[in-house]
Amino acid sequence: MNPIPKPTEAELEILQILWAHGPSSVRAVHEQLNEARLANNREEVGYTTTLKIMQIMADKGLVTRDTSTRTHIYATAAKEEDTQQQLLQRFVDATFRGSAMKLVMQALGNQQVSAEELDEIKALIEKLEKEQ
Amino acid sequence: MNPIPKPTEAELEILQILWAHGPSSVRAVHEQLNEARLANNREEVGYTTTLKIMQIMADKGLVTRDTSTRTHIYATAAKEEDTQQQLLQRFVDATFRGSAMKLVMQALGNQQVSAEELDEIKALIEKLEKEQ
DNA sequence: TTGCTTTTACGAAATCATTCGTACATCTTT
DNA sequence: AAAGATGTACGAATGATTTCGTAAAAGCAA
Repeated sequence: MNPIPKPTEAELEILQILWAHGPSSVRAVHEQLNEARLANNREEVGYTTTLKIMQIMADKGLVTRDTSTRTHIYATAAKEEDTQQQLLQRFVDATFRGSAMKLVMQALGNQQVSAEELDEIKALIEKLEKEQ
Repeated sequence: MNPIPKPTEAELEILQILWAHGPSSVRAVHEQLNEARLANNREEVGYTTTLKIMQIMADKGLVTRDTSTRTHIYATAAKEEDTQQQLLQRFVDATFRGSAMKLVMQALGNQQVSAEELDEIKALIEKLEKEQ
C-alpha cells in the first residue's frame, strides 16, 4: 500500500507478466515479453535488455528476487490491485482532470464490456449506494 | 479520430489547458501551467520551456497554430473525448491487460464518485443493455 | 578436463523528454 | 528614434529510459 515508485512502460510490461505467471526467471519473462511484442508488431528486444530492466526494478523495489540459485527468480513486490489503483489515480488526474466518473462513462461507452460484466458493475453500484 | 501521436506528460498537461480554455497564446498557457504546478507543489518552469514544448506539439500535429499575428495562437488538433478515448485504450491495455471492466470496477470502488454520478452511470448501463 | 551454453553484472551508447540560454524580431512607451 | 518589453526560433545541456556489447562466473556435455 505504500506509494510505489512509478514503473516506466517497460517495467509495467514486465510487472504484467510477473502478475500473470507468478515468480519467474529472466529467461521466462523475456520469452513472454517478446511473444507479446511480436503479437503487437513491436520490436523484439535482446535478453540483456530484459535482464537489465529487471535488475533496475529490483533496485527500485518494484520486484524482489531470490538469488539462492544461479538462475535468479523474480517476484512482484506489490499486489496487482494496489499498483493498478495508484496508476489509475495518476491517469484520472492527468487525462480526465480528476474525474473518475468521466473515465468510467468513457470506458463503458466505447470499450468492450459484455452484458454480464455490465450486470456485475451495476451490482457494485447498488452495493455502493446502499453503503452511503 | 485518426490515431494521434501519444502525448508526453508535459504535452498532456498543456492539452488539458487548451481544452479547458480554448485557443490560447503561449503566455496564457504558461501562466495556467505554472498556476496548476504551484497548486500541486511542483516546480515552475521557464517561459521558453513552455514555448518549446508547444512548438514540438505543433510539429507532431498535436496542436495547430495561427501565426498570422506576432503572438501565435495555439489550438488542440483533436477533440478532448477522442484523445481521452485513445489514451484510455492504451492505459487499459498496459495496466489492466485490456480489461475495461476491471478498470471500471477499480475506479468505482476506490475513487471519489458521488451518489448522483453513480446514478448517471447506472442509467448509462441500462441504456447500453437495452441496445444489445 | 576442455569446450559450449546459460546466466549475471556492468558500463556505455542511443534515444527520448525536459529545460533553458541566447539571439533576434516585433511591438510599445517615452 | 531609443529603450524596454514581449515574442519566436534554435541549439545545446540535462536527465531519464532503453538498449545492448562485453566480460566473468557457473553449469553442462563430450
